[in-house]
This record gives sequence, structure tokens and C-alpha cells, in this order.
Amino acid sequence: MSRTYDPKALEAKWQKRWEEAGLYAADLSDGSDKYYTHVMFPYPSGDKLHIGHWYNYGPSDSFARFMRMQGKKVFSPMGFDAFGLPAENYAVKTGVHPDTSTRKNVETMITQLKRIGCMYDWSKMVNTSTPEYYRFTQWLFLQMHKHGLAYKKAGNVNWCPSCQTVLANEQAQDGTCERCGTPVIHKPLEQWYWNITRYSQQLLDGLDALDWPEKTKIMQRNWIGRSEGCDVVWSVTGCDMSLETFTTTVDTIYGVTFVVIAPDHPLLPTLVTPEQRDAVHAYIAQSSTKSEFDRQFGDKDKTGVCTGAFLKHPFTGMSIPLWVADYVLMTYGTGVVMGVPAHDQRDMDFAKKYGLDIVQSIQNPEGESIVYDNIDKYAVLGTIIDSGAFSGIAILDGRKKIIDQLERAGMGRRKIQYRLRDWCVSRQRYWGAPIPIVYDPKGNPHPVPEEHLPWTLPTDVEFNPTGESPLKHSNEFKERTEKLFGKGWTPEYDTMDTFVCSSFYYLMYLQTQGASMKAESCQLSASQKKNNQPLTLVHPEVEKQWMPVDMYIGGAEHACMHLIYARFVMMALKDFGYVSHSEPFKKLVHQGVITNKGAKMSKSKGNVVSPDALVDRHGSDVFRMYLMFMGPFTEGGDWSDTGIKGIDRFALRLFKLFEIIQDQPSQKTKNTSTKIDQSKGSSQTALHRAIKKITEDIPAFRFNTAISALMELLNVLEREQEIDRSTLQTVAKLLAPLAPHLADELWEMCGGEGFVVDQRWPSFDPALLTSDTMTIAVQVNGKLRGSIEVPSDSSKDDIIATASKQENVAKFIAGTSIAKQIYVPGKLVSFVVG
RNA sequence: GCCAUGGUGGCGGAAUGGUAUACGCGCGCGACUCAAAAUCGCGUUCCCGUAAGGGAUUGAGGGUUCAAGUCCCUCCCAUGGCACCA
Repeated sequence: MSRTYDPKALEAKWQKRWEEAGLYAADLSDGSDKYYTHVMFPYPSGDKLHIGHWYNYGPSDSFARFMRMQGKKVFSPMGFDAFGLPAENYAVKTGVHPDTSTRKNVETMITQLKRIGCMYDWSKMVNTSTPEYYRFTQWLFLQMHKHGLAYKKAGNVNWCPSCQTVLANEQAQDGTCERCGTPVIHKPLEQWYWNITRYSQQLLDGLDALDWPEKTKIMQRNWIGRSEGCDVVWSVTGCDMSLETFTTTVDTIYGVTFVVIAPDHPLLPTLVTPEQRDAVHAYIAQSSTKSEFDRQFGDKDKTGVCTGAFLKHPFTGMSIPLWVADYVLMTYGTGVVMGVPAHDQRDMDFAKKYGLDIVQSIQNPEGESIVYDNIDKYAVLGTIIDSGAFSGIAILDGRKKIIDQLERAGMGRRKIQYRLRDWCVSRQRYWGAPIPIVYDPKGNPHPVPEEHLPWTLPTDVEFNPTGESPLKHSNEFKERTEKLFGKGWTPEYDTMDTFVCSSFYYLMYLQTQGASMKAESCQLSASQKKNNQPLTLVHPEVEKQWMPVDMYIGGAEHACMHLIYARFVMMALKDFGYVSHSEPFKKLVHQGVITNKGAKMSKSKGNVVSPDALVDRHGSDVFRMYLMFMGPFTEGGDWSDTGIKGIDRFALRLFKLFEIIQDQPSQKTKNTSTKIDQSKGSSQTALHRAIKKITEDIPAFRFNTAISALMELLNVLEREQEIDRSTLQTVAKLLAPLAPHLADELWEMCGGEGFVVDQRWPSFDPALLTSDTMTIAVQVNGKLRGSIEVPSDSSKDDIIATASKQENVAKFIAGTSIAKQIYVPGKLVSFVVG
């Protein structure tokens, strides 16, 4: 009886069996030996899964399977980050309601995801756009509000004229909209903010204990941007007012020759002198037309105007001119900066341009002026000069003494400044979770009581890009608010940033109270609605046992947004008393990016490659293995399908190897392959070497070398005359994480019981890693001159003796004196001759 | 500019300071076939040589070492991130 390897039929068969057996459902009531792993959940676009999805999910699943075979109770859920702009844009274009298109996309995507054959526990699926989910997004807002972490403020925001929406700074980093590329403009708006900056230090400290890529931690540290320094108070000449500057280098304070204030600083209009009023107002008007992007990145050439006001130097009492310049930002520090041209390149440029004084106040050991571009080096070595009582003191020491003096005189204080800004969670969009706030007739905000959650997203809206929130046109929304709260009350029309939805979904996967998150059950049942019990985000015991996520896999592009927001939310929830851990993700791995001809694949560039044809032809197993075989998981690479044939052959050869045992009940199996090599029976060594290699490679996400180890093993086994059944079973187990469908088939073919993923991962015997003989390389003066084959138990002296007699080696030693001989056990002999 | 990561055959890539180029693709030759595909066998870093063997080689140049792709220094290039942060 001969079977053929038909991946399509074989994979469908096993996917069905897995589903029928409920093989991947995790029992969350018991967290012993748990392993919680998941990938960053996808946005359910209407497109088919692309190469990037497969590249991310296939290997991640292989890792999860490996952990299960290590005896861990693996929980690997999947969900959908389903709120967001694309569905809304699609609605504007086609009139299809975002809920309809999203639900359809989710269904399609589930079907496609299932084809990969991942061990997802679909019973725990989440969809952020369902009321079952977003009532918790709203609950989170209420908690933030209750604990004083949510507040409203007017602020200048980045506005995308095309998307008609506000963008966070990080969504408009190069001055264009992250989603559509339109240049971002500047616009003031009332927004809800979450006070993430209160957690700056904790977010920084928590990084140390995380098993994350070092570069990601560095990025977060830079993003949070802690700097130590002090505020200095400057009294304004001729009035009662004073200004404060923040500086990290107060040691240069005697070098201050001017001070610069931001054009949007609230005190500026009252400080400016009558003579300078017109010039300053013109400057303010001019810079207010610039977006924050232009102010920060637009022209390197600094502009500014003299305000006519003077400040009193806190030490020398000298009059220091106050200038206004838009390179100083209101959003960082105090919005006022001291200018030290002698020791700062930017200040130097400014001083030269406007003819301001340049005064040196620190120097390096050679007596040269220090420009603070290498602060650590100079701060250690330099000295303060021409600075009154502080002259001659080392910089670091002087810095301390100057702050002490300022604090004693009430002219300043130590301060730690962070670059991190509060999180604007408001979005003027329809397709998001409504912010659960209502306004009384006087316009004061009030939280929507928890019993009214979910505070549902109205459905009677029009999808025309009008520039204001589409929710403003919902009659149902207004009527609902007035009915519940009274005449003249109005709802908050903004919805929440989708980063809010994704900041706690790892907890929603752990929901055990039977809240079905299935796409088809978007409407809450009446009984659920009537139930006025407080919402439980996650059962405390389940959270305690299953958090944190042991392995989180996703793109590096989320290093400074999602991955900081999620950490902040977890920390806040811990402080509120709802969870016991403060960090959500214990270990993090970033998959690499698959490019096409060097460019990142994107729909807008039209260079997205669909894997469908390849999967149809070769099957999921082969395609997954091919993606893994391309190179290290964390490095990605440029797409090419030229090598898939090699994996195809590999799968077929494996299948053939197992096929020969079909009709043979005996333990030993005759290999009928043409490749039989009579010379040696080294299969056990090869097997145990492969076990060792694969066991080390998979948890390190080195799937490429794990697969090549398996190929090498296959090359050996194909040359064996007889293969015993247990060897084949071990091979099936080794293959199980990498090609799950084929592995189950092979497992069945060689008489295995149950599913292969439920088997214990094989262990290797160190004694079997070496064979009877070993090959030793022989070098003379560092050059390879030959190699010798010796028994594995040979002594050092014997090996060196044999090496020196090797024909070619002897040639190079002859007539010389041996100055040194080095033996590296099991590897090489090196002769150094004179 | 700063930080991070990387640069190895025709290609993807492998290599605890110890035989560089594993594994695979591609290519060449051969077997099977009427033929092709598929499959199998052999070969394949480059140069010289029939071969044995020799020489060169991990972006460039120095250094440490018996021994460097790997460690150190100076550059060059690529990718990612940050960037008027006071």
C-alpha cells in the first residue's frame, strides 16, 4: 500500500481532528505550569493574509507547540484589533457600515488563520469592536477618571486634513499622517488625556527586569527621556514677575548671556516692552501658523525677536536680555531656556546671528572651551571658571554646589524632567469606543455610571467626512443621553484611541465568565444588560496565575507606543487593585520584516505578495517551514520564493522515509531507499545531535538552523539500512513544532498514539553525541595542513604523535624545531615551528 | 549628528576565539526516460594544478593571539530608531 503526500488533504484532515478533539482549548482554572504566549493581534482588514502574517504567526506557533511539548500548559489566544480608521474610510467610500465590514473581515480572517494550523484557543477570542469588549475599554476610562488619571485639557494637536482626525505626536512623526501621508497641520482642540507621565519613573525602572530586546529597552528609555537638572528662577527687571528655566547644566550659569521664551508662553504678552510689542506680536503670529513639526524640524536656522524685557542673573545680578524664539517648546520643561552660547552649539548659532555676548564659564583640562556635545566626558574632566565662588571647582561637584546655593536662596530647586508626554486618548472618529462621559447643561463633564456600560456606539450616523465627529449627528445618542441624565445633557462625541483597546487585551483573553467574544454575538443579551453587577475585567485568581504573558511576539515598530501604553495600563490597574502584576509582558521578541525588492510591503505601494498560490500548491507546513528557513526569525528579509522547492523535497523525503514502514509490523524497518550506505551505523549519534540542536534552537527562535539540523538527520537516516520505530517516532516529535500537520500524519504512520503535540519532547543522551572516532584538524604555524582520524578515547600525547606523523604535516615540520604544540580537545592540533 | 543592528560563495544563509562557506536554492555532469518533468547519484568559494597539493578569501585598513568572520582601534556602506529636550 503506497500513500502519497497530499498536503492539502492531509492538512484539512488534521485541522478537523484537532478541532473535534478541542486540542488547543486551555483550562484557565489551573495555572500550574502555565505558559501564556501570543502575538500582537491583527487589524481585520478586508485583504487576505499576506506573507507578513504567515511569517509572524507560523514561527510563533512553532514556538508555542515546542513549549507544549516541554510539558507546559500553553495558552495561545488570538483576537482582532478591530476598531480603527480603515473601516471608517471604507464606510465613507462605500456606505457599508464599519460594523458590517469589520464582522465580515473578522470571519474571513478566522478562516484564513485556521489554514495556517496554529494552536489558537479560539474559544477565548477577542474582538475590540464588540460591545462585550468595549464596555471594558470604557470601564478602563472610568477607572482612570475615578483615580484622577483622566483629565481634559485644551491643547494644540496634530490634525490630519485628509483623515479629519487628530494624531498623537508619535502618529505624525515625520510631519505627515502615519496612515495617509498627508502633511499634518496645527490646531487647538479640547481633548481627554491620560496621565501616563505620572508613571514615568516606574516605566523606566520596570524595564530593567524585563526579558526584552536591549534595543527596545533603549528606545523606551529614550522615549521616556529622563534628565536630571534644576529649575532656576529669574526675576524680571522692573516688575514682580519671575520666570523659571530648566537646565541640566547649571554649571554653565555664569555663561548665560540671554534667556529665550517660547512664543506660546502665557506670560510673554505681559512681559514684552511697548517698543518691542509689534515685533513680538508679529513673531508670535508667524510661529503660530507653523505646526509643531515645522517648529521642531522645519528650519535649522533659528529665528527670534528681542522682547525688550530683562531678567536679573541670580548670581551676578547682571541684566540678561529676554528673547522669544520658537525653537523653545512649551511642551517640554518650563517653556523658558537659558542661553549659554559658549557651551551650546544651538545657543552659539543664535547668539552669533543676533549679536549676543558669548561668555565662557567652564573649560576642559587643556583650558579649552567646552561645547556640551559630549557631556559625560567633559563633565568628569572639566572645571568651572570665571564663576565667582564656584571658580576652580570640578564641573560635577560645582553643579551640586550651585544647586545647593540656589535652593538655599529660594532661587531654584532640583528637578527631574521627562520627555514623555501625557497620552491623548480622544479621537474625533466614529469607529471606536465612545468615551463614557456626558456633559451637564453647564458643560461640566460627568462619568457615565458603570451600569450603563456598554455605552453603545450609535448606529444612526452618516459617513461623510465633515471635519467634526460623525457622532454629533446621531439623534439616538443625544436622546439616550437626555433620557438618562436629563434635559440639556449632551454626550461626549469623541471616541477612544485604538491604542486604548490594545492596552489591556492580554487581560481580556483571560476572561472566564462565559462572555462570548465571537464575532457573531456582537449584541449583548438582555439578561447581560439587566445584570447590574460591577464589571470584572479579569478574575483575580486567573490573573494572578496566568499573568504576565510569558512570551509576547510582535513588530518592533510598537516599541514606543503600544508597548509603553500597555505597561502603563497594567501598572495603573495594579494600583487600582484589579491586578497583581505590574508588568504585562515578561519576554518580548520582535519578528523581522519581510520586504519585497528591498521595500516594506504595503498596500499603498502595491507590492504586497499573497502567499495563497504557494500555500495551495505546497501546503501550510511547507510554506511555514520555508519562511522559517529563510533566515533568523528576528531578522526578516527580502521576499523570494526560489528556495521553496528545497523544503518541498524535504517534506516529501520525510514522508517517504516513514512510508516504508506502513506494511511492516516489526520493530525494525528495512529501508528500501537507494541511498543505503553500508559503511556505518551512526544514526543514533546523528539523532541525538539533532535533538540537542533543535532543543536549543527553537526556544531561541532560530528555526532556520533547527530545520537544517533536521535535514542533516534525514540525510543520515536515508542512508541507514534499518531504522527502528522509536527513531522514527522521535523524528516525528522533532518535526511537530515546525510542520504540525505532517508531523501528526507521520506520528500516526509510525504507530504513535494520540496527537504528537501531546508527546513529551525527546531528550538527548550526551554520551551518544560523540561517535567512536573523531576528526582532528592539524595546523602548522596557524595554517591547516591536514586532518587525522583518531579513536575518540585517544590521549593527548597519542593524538599529537599521530598528527605529527601525518604525511602532509610531517612535510611542513621536517627540518624545523617545534616551539609549541597546542591541542584543543576533540578539535585540533596546532604546531608552532621555528 | 546620536544610538542600535548588520556587511560571509552566483543566491538565502551557517559558524561557544579552534577545519570559514553547514543546510538549502541555483548551476554542471551522470542515472532513469522515446523525451521532458519528477526522482536519484556525483560535483560546485575563487585562482594555479590532470592530481596530490599550493595560494587567496568573511566591506576596507591596522592591532592582539599559536590561531580572528568572531576580540580591540580607525574608516566605508546598509537598515532601523531618535533628533532644536534646554
